[in-house]
Amino acid sequence: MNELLKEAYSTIFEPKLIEEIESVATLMDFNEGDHLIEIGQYIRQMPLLINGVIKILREDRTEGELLLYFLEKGDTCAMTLACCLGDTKSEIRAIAETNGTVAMIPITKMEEWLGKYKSWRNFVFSSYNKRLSEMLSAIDNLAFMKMDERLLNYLREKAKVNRSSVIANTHQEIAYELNTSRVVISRLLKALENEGIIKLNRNTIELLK
Amino acid sequence: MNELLKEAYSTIFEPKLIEEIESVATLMDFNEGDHLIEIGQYIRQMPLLINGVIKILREDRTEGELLLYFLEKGDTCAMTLACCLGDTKSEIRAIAETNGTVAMIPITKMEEWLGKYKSWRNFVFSSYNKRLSEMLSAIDNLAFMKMDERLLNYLREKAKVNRSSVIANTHQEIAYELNTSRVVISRLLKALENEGIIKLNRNTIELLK
DNA sequence: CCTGTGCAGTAACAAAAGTTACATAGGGTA
DNA sequence: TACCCTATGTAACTTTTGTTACTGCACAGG
Repeated sequence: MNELLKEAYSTIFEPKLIEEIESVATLMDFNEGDHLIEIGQYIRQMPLLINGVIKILREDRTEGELLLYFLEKGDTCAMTLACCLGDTKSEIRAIAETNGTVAMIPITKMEEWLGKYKSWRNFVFSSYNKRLSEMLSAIDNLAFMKMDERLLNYLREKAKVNRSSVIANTHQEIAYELNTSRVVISRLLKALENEGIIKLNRNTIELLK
Repeated sequence: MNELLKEAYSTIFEPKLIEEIESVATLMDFNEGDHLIEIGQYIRQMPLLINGVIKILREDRTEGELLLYFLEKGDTCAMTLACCLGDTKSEIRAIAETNGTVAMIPITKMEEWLGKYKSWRNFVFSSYNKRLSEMLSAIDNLAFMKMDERLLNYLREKAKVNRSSVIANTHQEIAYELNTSRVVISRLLKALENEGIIKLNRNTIELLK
């Protein structure tokens, strides 16, 4: 675990903090598709993402769903921080986009470190800031863009986190994450294909530019 | 200033911290309609709202605008915190909804206090959490609700922060804050009036239930 | 009292998104 | 090969939202 943790966090934390993390953290592997956090769940540990990608979703009362953002190596979920520190239920759902590993830190430790390590404070604040700014871009997408533009942003984001220009999702899955219907997605994808921006295949979409 | 500050913050900060705040903060009055923060502006001081209401808006590249949330007594703007700590430009605009007063704290102090006072840390984190959860409800509104429901939520929120069931806004102003057009708002307001939920007058809207 | 200006009401139409229904195609399996 | 299941394509229609254009009304200032 030493090496993984160091690789992901040694540039931001001082050695003493890394040592402390090592001594209290428990590693947890996860697989693509795992539901890591459900809405309404209490969070008792703070997760540090060591590798892999996690997607964060918001859910409606009825059954709509919306992708908020992705977490990558070196990230932590500010929503989870919020839950830990505020001792409230999770407002979001977290699902593994790929296989990966997290280190779980007990809440008491993470509070202790806030007073003790400046690098930890900086890390926690920059996580919050990153999340706020991702929420803002989610809001921009929803408030100011039409579905075709949102879809294209989605495809690009997806390609980026998976480091591949081929997106392995069905139209139905995309529709869920953008909170719309399959027919709408098929329609808009076809239009994007006609514009030469993507290439459609069964179960996959290739981003051409 | 002593009394105002104490009234707003004495329940959450210890006396020593209040003293420190008093010694370094500069008070600033503002009037309804004042543009307190513009997008792209750097923030060098952290504002603590002592009384009054401030509205926080997000703006589009082109010229669309969207109300994100209101700040009230005892609040601070986490977006501003983000700017201070991250030393980045403001991503939002802040406009005074009513007259009021803020205490401005130099950034160096607020960082110092993070290590020194637990109550300050708690305050800062709970501000972040509050903001994240307001952003989430903004997202819920945009993603899962139709315009009529968003409008009603808007009216209720507005009535709440102004402590009055009479909302003094033109249809045009409401349209700006919901990022839609005046005609759409007029149409939906009329529908709400027909349902007996509101009463329309020139320049004001009365919320009946 | 007249008039200009800004606000609100409304019709008519356009565009975007959502819905229903059905056709077809790919790929695995009996 | 025949069959089935799932994914995708598409037409036809509805609802919601956005746009343009015009009307009438209230109020302030001359």
